[in-house]
Amino acid sequence: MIYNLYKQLSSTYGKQNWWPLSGYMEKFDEVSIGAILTQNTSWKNVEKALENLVSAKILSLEDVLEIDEEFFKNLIRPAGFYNQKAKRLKNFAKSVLSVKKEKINRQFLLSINGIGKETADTILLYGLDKLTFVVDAYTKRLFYRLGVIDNEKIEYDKLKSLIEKNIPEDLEVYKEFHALIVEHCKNLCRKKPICDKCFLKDWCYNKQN
DNA sequence: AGCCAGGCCAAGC
DNA sequence: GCTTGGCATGGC
Repeated sequence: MIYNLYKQLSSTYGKQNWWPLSGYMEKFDEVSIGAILTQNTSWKNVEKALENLVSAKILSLEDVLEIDEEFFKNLIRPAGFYNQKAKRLKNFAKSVLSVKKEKINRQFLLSINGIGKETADTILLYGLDKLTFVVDAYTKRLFYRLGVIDNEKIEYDKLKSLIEKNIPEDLEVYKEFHALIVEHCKNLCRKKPICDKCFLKDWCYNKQN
């Protein structure tokens, strides 16, 4: 059922290709910075911040560590929560650059202030090609409305392992499925859903129908 | 012109 | 343990 959902989303929306982006930065650095900047923030705003960083030649976590904090805040301002995010990014850069790359696992990332489960999994999956599924608010909402789960506030790791159990161990599937869920929820399964245009409405339990 | 975005943390019950 | 408030800009 869950894998079938992936296939339907995939054939409807096509390939998403989230990361890497245009390649100004190394993948790990680019994903980490993007993942932190997009916390509770639309990707459109993150893009503006990323453009500012590229223009200012901030192209790596090393650069993030070096740059003057006030100047940095100004560059990432469009992404919102810029005071907090500037601190988180600098602290993240410091933590990551102080250890060997092999030490960067989920537990390590979660120990860094400002890195929660979704951000950690995003960095692992898209930045390090680790087979770990990314759950977000959209995933919970969609799966709840579809009737796959009976509680929208399901614990992060429970939904994560439920999905992982039901899809093939394939990096591309992991990467695309999460991106497709986001795409679908931005288009149709919004807070106020547009059910009449949705190709899933026949088997969706959404109470709002 | 509100409402909302690809969360997370600290503080308060 | 679970809830709540704070963080901030820009698009629709």
